[in-house]
Amino acid sequence: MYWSKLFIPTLREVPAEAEVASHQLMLRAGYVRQLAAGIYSYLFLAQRSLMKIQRIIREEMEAIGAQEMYLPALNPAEVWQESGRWDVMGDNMFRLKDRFGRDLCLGMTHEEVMTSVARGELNSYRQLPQLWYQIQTKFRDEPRPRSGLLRTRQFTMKDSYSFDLDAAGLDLSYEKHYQAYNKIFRRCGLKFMAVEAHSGAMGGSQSHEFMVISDAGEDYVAVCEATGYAANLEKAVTLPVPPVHGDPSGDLVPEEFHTPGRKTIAEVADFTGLPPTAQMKSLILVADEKPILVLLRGDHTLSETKLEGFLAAKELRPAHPEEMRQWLGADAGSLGPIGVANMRILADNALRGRHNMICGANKDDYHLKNVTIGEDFQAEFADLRQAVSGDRTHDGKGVIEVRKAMEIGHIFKLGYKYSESMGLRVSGDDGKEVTPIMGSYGIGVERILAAAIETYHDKNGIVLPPAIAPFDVVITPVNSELPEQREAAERIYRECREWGLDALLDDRKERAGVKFKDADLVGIPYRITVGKKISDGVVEVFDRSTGANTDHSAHEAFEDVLRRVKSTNLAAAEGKA
RNA sequence: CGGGGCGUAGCGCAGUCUGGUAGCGCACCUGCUUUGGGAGCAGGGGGCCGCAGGUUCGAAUCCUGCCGCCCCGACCA
Repeated sequence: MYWSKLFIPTLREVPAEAEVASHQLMLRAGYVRQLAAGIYSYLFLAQRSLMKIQRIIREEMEAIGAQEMYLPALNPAEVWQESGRWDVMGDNMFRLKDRFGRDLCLGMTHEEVMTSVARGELNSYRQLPQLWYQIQTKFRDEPRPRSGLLRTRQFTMKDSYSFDLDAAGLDLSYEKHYQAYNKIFRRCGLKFMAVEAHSGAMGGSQSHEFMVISDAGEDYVAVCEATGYAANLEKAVTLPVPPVHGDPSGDLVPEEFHTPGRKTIAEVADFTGLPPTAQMKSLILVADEKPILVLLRGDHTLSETKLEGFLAAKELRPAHPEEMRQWLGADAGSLGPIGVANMRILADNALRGRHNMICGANKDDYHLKNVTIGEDFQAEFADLRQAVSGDRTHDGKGVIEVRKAMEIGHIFKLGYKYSESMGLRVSGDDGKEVTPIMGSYGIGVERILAAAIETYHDKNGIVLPPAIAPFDVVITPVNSELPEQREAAERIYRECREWGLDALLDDRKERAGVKFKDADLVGIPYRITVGKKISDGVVEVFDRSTGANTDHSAHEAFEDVLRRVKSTNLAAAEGKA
């Protein structure tokens, strides 16, 4: 294609609305324009890149035997009411009415619609397993869209669904997706990791998220390079750093002391001169309308996900100040477990074996010392705290680091939630009805592009891997006015095209600097520069990622680029990128 | 939804405090010169100053209400 005829509106300055690198660069490079909060138009270059990403996804989905479909984005309320999610989704769902007043919504995900297709047509165990997928627009009324394409209200998702006869079948479908996702993200050139995740309200037994480490991300992962451990922070199980200060020894009796105005862990630590690790932090929560007292080491934070999981609670919230006073007789800041009989008491595993600690006295402005779990009161132990950097892995062999990350894919074993609630059943080999077991697997298509740009950019702009760059190569005559350069560039351009390279000819009547800057900004991996040396039949091949220039004879330049594109793509696919 | 910031040309901004004919840089158009990393000179076009109401002889500027966008938090299959 000829740059002079394309719409690539590059900007010299960064629009004020953009904060993260991928957002700034996609605006500057003319990839996207914003229509409203969390709603973007993908212009020519972005669309071209997204199409390449989708092609990779399709190839890998097909490789595991998944069949592509295309379901409606406009959904009747009924299917969502059947699964119960019409209510669960709340304000996150875009809802509308048709002219007869019937309720409709815009699809946020497609378990319901896929299941409704399946229940009408799948009749026999002989038809299983089935792997169905689509690449389609999703709508979610996010409370706060942010960071450009990282969290939007309308986005493209590859979502697939598996239907299997039994759990062993689901394991296989899940494993196929796990492998396919690894291939997809590798081919896209991303540095990513699969982490254990919690399945949340999707239900189900197992779940992995595919994460790209990036400060622009909204998720946290606990990783250990030495052992290869990786988990979502909400779910990470680690060993705490032991307290530096040993506990007071002996079989001591709890003793009240006055702590006027000292409410926080830090204030009490300061007051007593003992580190936060010497304290037990008391939190009051309400799980499904029942009060719970949770104890953590002073320096630790509760993982609500773990608590919710441990209690199998549907709803969890912090207690209101009035409730704390009513149940324990004191305000937050002076609460503790001793003498508490009207609620369940849970203690985090990090408190196991500790003794003579400090906690609230359930009396305003008083704390207790010499408190020991098991002696002075009883509690159930569980893993309830959030991991922190510096913890050791659960096998004790490595050190955990907590990093920010962005989620680009998520796979779930759904179980029977949708097949059961929506009445999907097939005949088994014994003639009896069987409910198929399902899995659900998503990839955020735009997030792949955003993650790649977050990972690969420099001060000059975007540096995309060739597999997902809008073009493989740009041919740039330094001075388009000179027939010798113009004609040579044209010739090289045609050769590139003939050999299957996705080539762009920068035939604009601009100075060389402008063309170089633009090519760098939009992230084309290779540039063939046709300049003065063309009179000796020599051109240069510029590698965007290394900045290196190499001379080649004009008729061999395309071969060099072709070789580089192929080897880079191959290395990425093999995970050697 | 709570806290903060911002809305003036396509982009970046000044002007608002102290009311008096709307400016600068980049981009865009024309011409000449220039041509290996965002050229120079000359000329030119482009604005419901977010919207509505109010105060005033007069409002980008003061007052009231609303809308939009961004950031932090809450929230997030």
